[in-house]
Amino acid sequence: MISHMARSTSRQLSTAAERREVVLRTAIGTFAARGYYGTTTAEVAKAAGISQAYVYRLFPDKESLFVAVIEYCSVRMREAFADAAAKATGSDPGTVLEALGEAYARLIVDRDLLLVLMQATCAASEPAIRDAIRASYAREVEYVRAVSGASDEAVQHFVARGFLCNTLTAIRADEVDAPWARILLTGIRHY
Amino acid sequence: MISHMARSTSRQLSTAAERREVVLRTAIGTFAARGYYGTTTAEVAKAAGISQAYVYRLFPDKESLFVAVIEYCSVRMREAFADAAAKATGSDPGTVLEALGEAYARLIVDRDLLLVLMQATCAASEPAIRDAIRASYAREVEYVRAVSGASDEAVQHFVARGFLCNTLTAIRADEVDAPWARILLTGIRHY
DNA sequence: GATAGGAGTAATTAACCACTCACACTTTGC
DNA sequence: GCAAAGTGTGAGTGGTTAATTACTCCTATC
Repeated sequence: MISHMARSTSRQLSTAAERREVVLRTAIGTFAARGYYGTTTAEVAKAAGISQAYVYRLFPDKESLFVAVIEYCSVRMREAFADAAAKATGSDPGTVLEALGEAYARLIVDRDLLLVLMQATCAASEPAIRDAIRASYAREVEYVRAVSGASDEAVQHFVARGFLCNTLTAIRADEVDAPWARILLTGIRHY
Repeated sequence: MISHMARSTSRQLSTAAERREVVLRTAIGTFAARGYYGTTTAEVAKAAGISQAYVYRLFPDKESLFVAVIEYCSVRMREAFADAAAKATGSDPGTVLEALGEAYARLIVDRDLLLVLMQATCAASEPAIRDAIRASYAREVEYVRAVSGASDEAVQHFVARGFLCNTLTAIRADEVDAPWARILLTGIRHY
């Protein structure tokens, strides 16, 4: 069993688990731009550096792949929140929420991670995707509430602000030089 | 020239302008569910009660059609805001914003109108669509700011809350019986 | 009442896409 | 060193889709 754990550098082929991880990581970029319906499995395969046929060895179908990408993004987002909460300078709700907001702003650098979750929201007419994105929001809201101890109203406001960030990221509002864009971007850190 | 204005009831065929209007109105429902990439021109045609080929007589291509739908939704939203502002009981920023929020909540009954604008945001990687949705947000923000006279911060907060509503509508959060859903739905009227 | 132009469609096309299959190569266990 | 299991692909397949074409029918005008 120990020999099973051989590092990939000692092998010429990757293990399926490693490949799955690569596919999930690289598929974020392809799904972020054109969403579930607009992204082809060939694009996903190319981004991961494998054949399109092998995508179907790693995931049963496109929908399962997309759901796995949603969960991957959801986990990474909560990791970022956990890091931020651990490093927060105080433990009162305001300070913790501030730290989480900072972490969210840093996630925007990626762009793609947040956009995938927004794309998942837009593809929620598919039951399996709706379940996955609901579960993602459920964990996120519950985590923010528990770690910050903030009021329901403050948590709601935090989430709403996050959705505003997502939208501004999707339309690249930071490239627009106009009053409306400045109003919406006010106080939103973007590195 | 006057005879050109013959009412449609006196004709067996519609004028192209009337058909275009019908297509835009009914296409909202189809684009709302699965977005730009996930909706076929055949579905749009069926919803409008015309052949798929005729969609291409009325609009040069699918992208132009979707852009026209975005603009149609954008106009209808601003009409709803204008109605609400005219009926507001007071003229101070808080009262007007309250009235606009009420109008937005009533738009959610439609569901589809708001969802189309969210779908457009998600399809913003297409330059023409990005331009259209940016223009829509520009007009909306400018209108809300001008009619309410509210501060930049209040306008931003109003828009963020709108995006929260859109997301909750997309995932049908009102059908979820869980704490996280109640937190996000608190204070959000849905008729 | 003929005719020009607009309304409308059935049928088709070329490209594309999700998904499959037969097959080849690599690694592991014994 | 060999068989079983695992990694990986080229070459499809059947169905779908955006866009076109060639055509019919309707309506206004003179």
